[in-house]
Amino acid sequence: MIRKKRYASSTDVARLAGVSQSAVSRTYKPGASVSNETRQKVLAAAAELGYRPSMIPQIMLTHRSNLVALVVGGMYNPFYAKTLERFTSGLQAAGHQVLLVHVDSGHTLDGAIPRLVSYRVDAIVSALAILSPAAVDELSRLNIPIISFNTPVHNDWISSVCCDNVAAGRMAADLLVERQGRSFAYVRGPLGSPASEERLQGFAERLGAKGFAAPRLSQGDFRYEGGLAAGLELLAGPERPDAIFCGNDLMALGLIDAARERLRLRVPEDVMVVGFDDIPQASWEAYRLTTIAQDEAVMTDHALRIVTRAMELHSGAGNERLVVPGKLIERGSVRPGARASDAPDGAPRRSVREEAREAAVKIPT
Amino acid sequence: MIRKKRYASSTDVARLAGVSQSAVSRTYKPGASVSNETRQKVLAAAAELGYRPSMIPQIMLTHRSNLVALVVGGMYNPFYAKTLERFTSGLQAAGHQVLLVHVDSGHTLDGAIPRLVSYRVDAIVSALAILSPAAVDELSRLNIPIISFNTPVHNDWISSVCCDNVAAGRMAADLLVERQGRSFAYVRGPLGSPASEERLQGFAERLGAKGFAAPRLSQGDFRYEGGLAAGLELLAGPERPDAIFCGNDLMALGLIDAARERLRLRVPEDVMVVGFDDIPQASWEAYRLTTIAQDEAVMTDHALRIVTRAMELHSGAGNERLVVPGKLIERGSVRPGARASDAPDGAPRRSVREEAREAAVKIPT
DNA sequence: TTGGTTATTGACTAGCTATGCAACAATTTG
DNA sequence: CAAATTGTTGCATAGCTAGTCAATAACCAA
Repeated sequence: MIRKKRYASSTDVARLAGVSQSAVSRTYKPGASVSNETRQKVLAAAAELGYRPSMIPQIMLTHRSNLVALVVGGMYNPFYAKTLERFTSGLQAAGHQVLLVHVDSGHTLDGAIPRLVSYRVDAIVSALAILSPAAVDELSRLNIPIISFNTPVHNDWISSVCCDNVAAGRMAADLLVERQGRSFAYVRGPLGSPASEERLQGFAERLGAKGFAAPRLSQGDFRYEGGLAAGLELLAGPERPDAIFCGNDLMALGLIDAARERLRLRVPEDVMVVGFDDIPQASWEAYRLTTIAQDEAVMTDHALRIVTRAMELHSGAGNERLVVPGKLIERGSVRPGARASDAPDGAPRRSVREEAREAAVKIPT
Repeated sequence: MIRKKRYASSTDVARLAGVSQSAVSRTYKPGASVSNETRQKVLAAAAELGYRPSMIPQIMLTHRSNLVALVVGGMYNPFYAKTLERFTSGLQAAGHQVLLVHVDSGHTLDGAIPRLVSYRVDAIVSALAILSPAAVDELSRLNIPIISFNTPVHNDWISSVCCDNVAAGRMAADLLVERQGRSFAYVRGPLGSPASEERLQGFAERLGAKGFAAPRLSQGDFRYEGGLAAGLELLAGPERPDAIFCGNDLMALGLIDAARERLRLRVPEDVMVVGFDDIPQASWEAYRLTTIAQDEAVMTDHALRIVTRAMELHSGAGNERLVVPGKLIERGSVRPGARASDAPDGAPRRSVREEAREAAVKIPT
């Protein structure tokens, strides 16, 4: 059972330095009372043995591991890669460590829970679309603060940070209508993605309010390949839509390629396309995709603040909800409007702007 | 100092169930001797308190944390995102946990070392380009197995897994010469990237051997934007090269956009472009980039095997080195060769194939 | 009934660090 | 010079789990 040890312990250092273990511990505790002489002896011995104080016994004593679990799914989406990077940097800067948990896309994190619990993580940040009711139930009984990213779940221990998907859907509708779109379509994300359905809801709702027929729907998967397939399906027939909103950028780029490279259609002249996320590829010259950016700086910052606060309080700091508005990024995949400098028929134009100006809504319950 | 506890302990469960702590422990140890009656009492109490056994005291006893640190830099590159995902899945499947450490690109992991050590990680996998001599020195004194990904560093505790960059450079040269390239250029990665320099070395060497002038060089940064800038620099002048090898795909895609979208050049008719990595975007219809794929399945698998073995031996399992050949993926950014079915002037063609067939070289020292 | 075997259980301990406490030394103050 | 203050040090301990060991209970065969 007891293996050869790999790391030196404070006792080892103490023995070598000829001092007590307490002296070693105090050497590494800023502001503790140690004479310069002993400190030097300790540091010399520590250097020889390659000693660094261990967090492990400290975790036992303090009931704080400084470990935050980051649960991620499909990293194929550059948006998630970026978010992951931001979170990791932020958590590290705040003195936490990141325990990365990968869950195969489509699965819930149920299977990962024992792992997290056995390492006594202080908080969980989930960027996972799917959080099963069973998992929610089990997790909240553990008294661990949980931040759900882009999935609106709440209870005493779960908070969420989401982009305002419904408003974003409306923005897309307003823009496409203003730019003379006449027949509309929406490319969905994978089945059961609440984000995708919310975006559709805002989109369809606003189109209806403006007197247009419901958008044609195509099933996608949040991937490039799905967007390509959806594009071929929607655009090959005779009654092709001229304004398409895609559940995310990856699908939008696939759809643009279907239109241009496969069907020889022009974007935006023949079809206008709007995406969602504003991944780096959206601004690449070959695409110049008009899209709605999630303000992930604000979103991750706020999520970080919730984590930090929850750890300080170490009590039910949940039930907070932040909804961050998306920001329309106009590039070339939608026909340009009347010149912005002079305001000709300002009305529809202004409505798009208004949507964008909608303030962050914070609802502490 | 002693905070309110968040997680229930086995003692808590024992008290509630009216049994000893040992009984609780045994309930969770497969094959241990517990009567069904006590097991039920324990499980009931555990469910009520939300108890799961903790790894923390076990780490102290066994000197094994099952924690593997994964050190990553720029996640902007989809190749790294993919690699990260693969590693995480693999490590989880093997029963390890992943401690994610992000190091700002350009920095070494020196600053992160104390963090890793204080959590008593069992091994370190570094996907970082830069491993400073100081860091190498410090780490190897700690007796932790280290796997360096795509950076050839070795000693008793450090192993490496790399793509055969030099051979890949030669492959690119062979291909571009065979397809009638006449004036060549190479777009470098950021300063101090050994991978980029190795690729250049093979490229320039082979060009020289075939009697061509040294390739023009342009400084890039492994990013799309750098490739775009390099493209403008190389292709705007009158003496523009007609065959360009880029240090990675991201830059190659930027360069293609510079050529097509900004300078109205045709690819591959006016310029041929070869990339490196085979990221998903390389196969997107708008680009169809010819590139050299790193066999990251083989590479990550092997790295995982080193980790596993090192942990079993828990002794100096370093100094292993795997060099994996790259694989040429022909798409549309290079002029097609003579039809593959009939072999006309076989010689140069065959040389490309030979290079690709080069077997994996494994050098245990 | 008795001796022996098996199954189950609880007490105890290792493992490592931070900290309260007491002891001690050194220094300053009255 | 005595007393008080300050600075330094070591001892003992909490915190939690897996395993060792001894004790107990249950059972069977003779």
